[in-house]
Amino acid sequence: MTNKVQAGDLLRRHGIKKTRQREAVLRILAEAEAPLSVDNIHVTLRREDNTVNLSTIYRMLEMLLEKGLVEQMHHPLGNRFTYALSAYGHSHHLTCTRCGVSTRMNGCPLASALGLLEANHNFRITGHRLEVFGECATCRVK
Amino acid sequence: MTNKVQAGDLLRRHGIKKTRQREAVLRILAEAEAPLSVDNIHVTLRREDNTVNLSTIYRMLEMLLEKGLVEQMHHPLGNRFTYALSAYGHSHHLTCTRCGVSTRMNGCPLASALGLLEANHNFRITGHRLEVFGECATCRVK
DNA sequence: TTGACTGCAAAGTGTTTGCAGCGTC
DNA sequence: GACGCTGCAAACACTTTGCAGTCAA
Repeated sequence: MTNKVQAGDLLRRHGIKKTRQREAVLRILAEAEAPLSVDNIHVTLRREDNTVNLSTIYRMLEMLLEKGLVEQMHHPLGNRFTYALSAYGHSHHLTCTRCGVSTRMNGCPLASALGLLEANHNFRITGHRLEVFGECATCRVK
Repeated sequence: MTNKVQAGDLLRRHGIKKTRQREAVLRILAEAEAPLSVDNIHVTLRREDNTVNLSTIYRMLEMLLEKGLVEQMHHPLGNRFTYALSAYGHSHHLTCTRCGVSTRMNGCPLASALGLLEANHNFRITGHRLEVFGECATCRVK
């Protein structure tokens, strides 16, 4: 997987001022396998002695959201939002209700259904959130 | 639509003690067209001089959730949960990002895709949440 | 140099919890 | 009469906001 997103590039391309904090947060998001909460990002950064204030992370994610660079979802366990770079395209996750781990699903199972939905309900769809939960293979073995 | 859910019946059938508060909350849920937040329920009841404490509503919804009598979703606007009776079966909603109104969609667009998802990811799916948003017909005209 | 960004602290919002009293069965 | 339910108030967790100092361009 060519998981290398150049934080600097991304910022420049979207006319966003480059700062240490922004590069750091973007890097963490780019390296993540699963969506991260604000706290996840904060803790991860702290672990590398690269602190960024919580408010700064919140403000940054809001901006990235507006620019469409990030997707926001709501973690089914633990009432909080999580975020993932949308650079790799729209995606959804399967979350295990036992261990809490999320894994990305291949493609969007709704892609084909959206057109029909729009027509049936006379509604212009601009986005959707899907969260699927259950038991992952590892937890099921136990 | 046979929208008449007998609150008393539902409670008795599931071995839940009957109280004024529980009947009231169930009735409000049964009458609702769209999912309601805890605050929605609280305000609606207050309007009819039938106050029920917020904590009571929270506790009750948690219990109904465990018994599978209610579905919980997360409103895409305004960070909060909403609830709907699942007596009519599993359902999803289209939420207008302009006026905030939710309308129920016919059927579940994922029903057919879930089996494939389970197989592809070696994951036992026990539930999912889907929220679709965009612009409703009314707002689009304006 | 200037406007945008950051950190800090405080406030806001939705939700949960402990406890004493009340009501249902 | 016993146990579970309710209301109240306080605590909690996540998120947002105001403001003054700092930094990238």
